[in-house]
Amino acid sequence: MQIDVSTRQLRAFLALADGRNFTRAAAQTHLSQPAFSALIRALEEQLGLRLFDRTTRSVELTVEGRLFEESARRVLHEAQEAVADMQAHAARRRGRVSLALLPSLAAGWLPPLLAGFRARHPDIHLDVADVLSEDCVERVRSGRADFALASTRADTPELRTELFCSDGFHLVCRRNHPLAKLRLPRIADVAAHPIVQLSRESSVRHQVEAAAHPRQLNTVMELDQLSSVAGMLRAGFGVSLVPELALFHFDHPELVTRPMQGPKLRRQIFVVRRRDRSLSVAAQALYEELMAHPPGALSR
Amino acid sequence: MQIDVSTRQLRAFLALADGRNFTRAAAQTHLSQPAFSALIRALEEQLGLRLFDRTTRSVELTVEGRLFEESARRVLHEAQEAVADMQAHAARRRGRVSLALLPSLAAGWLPPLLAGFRARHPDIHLDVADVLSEDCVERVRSGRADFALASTRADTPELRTELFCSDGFHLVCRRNHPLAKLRLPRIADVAAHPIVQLSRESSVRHQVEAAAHPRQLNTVMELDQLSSVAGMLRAGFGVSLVPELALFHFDHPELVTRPMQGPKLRRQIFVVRRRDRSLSVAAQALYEELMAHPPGALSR
DNA sequence: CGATCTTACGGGATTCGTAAACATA
DNA sequence: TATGTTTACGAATCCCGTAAGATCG
Repeated sequence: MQIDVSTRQLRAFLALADGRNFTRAAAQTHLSQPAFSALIRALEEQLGLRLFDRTTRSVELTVEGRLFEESARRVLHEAQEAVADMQAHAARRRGRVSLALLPSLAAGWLPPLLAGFRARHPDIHLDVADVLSEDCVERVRSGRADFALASTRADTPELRTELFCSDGFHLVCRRNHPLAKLRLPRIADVAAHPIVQLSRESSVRHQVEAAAHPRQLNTVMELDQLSSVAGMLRAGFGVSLVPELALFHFDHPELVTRPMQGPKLRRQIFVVRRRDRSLSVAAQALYEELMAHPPGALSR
Repeated sequence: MQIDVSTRQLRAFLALADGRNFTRAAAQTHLSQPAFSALIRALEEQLGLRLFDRTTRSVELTVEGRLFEESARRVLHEAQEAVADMQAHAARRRGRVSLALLPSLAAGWLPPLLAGFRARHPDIHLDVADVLSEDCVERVRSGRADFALASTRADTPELRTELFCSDGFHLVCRRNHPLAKLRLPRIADVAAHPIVQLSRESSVRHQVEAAAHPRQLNTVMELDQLSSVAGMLRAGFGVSLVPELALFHFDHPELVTRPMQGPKLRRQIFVVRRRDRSLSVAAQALYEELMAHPPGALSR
């Protein structure tokens, strides 16, 4: 025989166990005294035994009542903890977000936004993976990330992609480089010059190669980190093509940047998330925050 | 803001979390499907967040739902344990009884009764103190015993006494003792003979002395245990006066017993229990059992 | 006799089930 | 279109509060 117990009953029981007075316990429970009495009686009937020895003058726990008191306190406490925890999640006072995004976003645009989010939600745990686009998508697919900002689409039965923003590629070179004279260089202008590139896994590399196609670029070096590329350029290793959001790596007096001409030299950044699952409250909060503040000064 | 949760809600939630299907979970919960749906919705509203991502085709726990699932299982389990434990106590399948009673009762009359009780209620823990009357009463007063069978009254604001049974004193002596010839000896007959007595703490001793008053008895030895008294009598140390319920100690071919004459030579045995507290279910069960089977062959 | 718990009872909120509407694969 | 969830609504149930009754110190 399975029996229903509610936290209200437990609270009422414990109020009476503590105060040992129906009238006061009823007031504390926001009930009329007869209603409170009925509630205790119902609980006793459910359990099949008396919890209180009562006369008009005294109310005392029975032996069994004392046993039940221990359990009741524990159960009520845990139930209230569970509810409070859920409410904390609902109020964005607790939770966890796992975000995967491109290193170029993670270094430049994200930090101030994330600082604001953290200030508003100090107890939401943040888990940021600054990895390449493929890895971003894979993390969402596997559930390790709630959503991702990546530069590759991923529309599968489980994943959903939407455009977040786009940024144009810029030429970067030393101030005294011949190409520095051009206001809006085109890919054809660049093709002949020695070029420092990112590794073949990089989506930036893919897009640069695709934009140059069928021309072959004169790649003199491949690196993994844009900050390393900047160092090479300063040392005179050639030029590079870099998306606008990553230009801060090249903010140096010896270097200049020039926006590239041509529609292919524009990178799109997507939000990738699971199609079937909703975001957690915390993830949804960050998601909305990020979507409301795309890289502002930049064109869509 | 304090929120009410019931085990019914938790059961419903877990049924849906397990089955991931409203219709089946509703049936399992003995509810119509719309009623079940409303129940889940109410729970979600109380917590302030969605617990399930649902379409008509799939029902899945949200991130928060999975968190809640853990707590819900724990809370429900503990609540059910607590209720089941109370029901077990109510059904006399669990519990504890602490009984204090005179050694003479504990050795002779009690064991078979207690064996029957134990057979019927194997999981009720029995705690028997076979101690002298004063100690019996003290144990009830202090709460170490639920009730006692003692030979002294104890009517105080906290204790209540009622008659349980009575037994007459018998003379015990060697078969060849002069007193063995009397059918119904009186205290006057005994007074002159050497007598082996129990210690001054014993209520039997008190009563014997009181019955003899103002005569002085010719006490040759004081012992604590009746079985030792029996040994002394067999060895010819004299006679003794023993309540009927303790006569089994003297069941020996060399010894004879004779019922004493006179109203003072009758011992009363009382049930002593607390006035304010009810007995636990287990104690009440034993109490009723004992009260229904007073030492049968003996007069009241 | 006064304080306190219990019983009695009418009114109101809650919750149920049936039926229809709605949504998704 | 078929399966399965939500909405709509009348009805039964449960629970509350007021008032009267009972009980103990």
